[in-house]
Amino acid sequence: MTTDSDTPWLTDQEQRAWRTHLDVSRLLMHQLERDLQPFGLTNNDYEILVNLSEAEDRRLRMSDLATSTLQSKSRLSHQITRMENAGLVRRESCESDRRGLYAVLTDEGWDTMRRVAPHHVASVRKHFIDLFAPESLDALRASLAPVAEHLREHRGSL
Amino acid sequence: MTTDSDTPWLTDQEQRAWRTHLDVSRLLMHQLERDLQPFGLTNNDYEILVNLSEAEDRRLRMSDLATSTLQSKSRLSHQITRMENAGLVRRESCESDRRGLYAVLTDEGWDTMRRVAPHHVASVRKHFIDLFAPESLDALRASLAPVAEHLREHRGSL
DNA sequence: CCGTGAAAGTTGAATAGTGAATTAGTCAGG
DNA sequence: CCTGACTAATTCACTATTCAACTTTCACGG
Repeated sequence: MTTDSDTPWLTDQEQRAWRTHLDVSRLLMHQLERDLQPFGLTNNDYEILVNLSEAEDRRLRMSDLATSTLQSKSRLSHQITRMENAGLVRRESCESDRRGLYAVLTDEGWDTMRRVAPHHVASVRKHFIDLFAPESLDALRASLAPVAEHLREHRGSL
Repeated sequence: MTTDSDTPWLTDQEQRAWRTHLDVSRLLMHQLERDLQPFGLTNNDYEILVNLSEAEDRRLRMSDLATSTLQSKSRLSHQITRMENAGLVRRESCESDRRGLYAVLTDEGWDTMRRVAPHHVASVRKHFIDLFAPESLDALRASLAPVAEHLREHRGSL
């Protein structure tokens, strides 16, 4: 960061909170990935499917999809190519702006989504949601939301 | 998961908590990575350095390092090779078990660690720790700890 | 001792992710 | 219209990660 040496080290309490957050996010991603594997999807695949299936007309501009999934344009482009080869999405050109492209959910993509979603939800419940008391879940969201906000403002290129 | 269709969908409250957690972990990793870039280190590099510098004799067995950094053996092996080429660590063979290897922090690795750590801590503070009220940080740890525990038990190969 | 199974670690090929450069299209000002 | 700055998206060259196959060593039951 900009300041050099006058930053206080993390207290024990802070250390532990930080390590715990770190461990949870990594282990959780791994676990979700594993639970998705039997369906031939990765976490990233799944997130694209969610975003598209919730979108108007099951389609989104590449840029918007990149923004909402927090990926670089380049990465998304590769990702969509893979999913296109797998038959889950297709690219469609955009009338109003000829530079633009839509990523569109195919019927197969939609079916896959409907088939897999319940299992994924179960997985999220089992390994995350259901491990909290209801109030503590809300406290979690409340304390994390400003962090997300801060990071979104701060974020540069991706 | 094993059960099929009797899993309740996520409530709105749950959805939001889940998305927020997801966003924070991704944005945060990106941000930390960016803050580390000027020093020529990645997040993974840094974590290896932390683990080794805290260890007895600044050395750890490959397996132990893999476990404590939650990586696969293969990935760690590649990672250490890169860091070895960068002069940050070296491999040393193990007397007591000739299959085994130690990853050892070099002097350069140690210096790098001492130089970079304050900046990294500042970064963690700025983008995470300091955004919580002290009690809410502790609440966070408390509610996340069982999740980490659960995931650690559940985890298979990696 | 010997053999068999498991553990420590590495390797290599295939897949995924990154960042800079590139292509193509838009749009405002003159 | 035309030019220069900007945006959408892809491509290229490189680095990182995964997964399975492999080597070496250990441990232990017969």
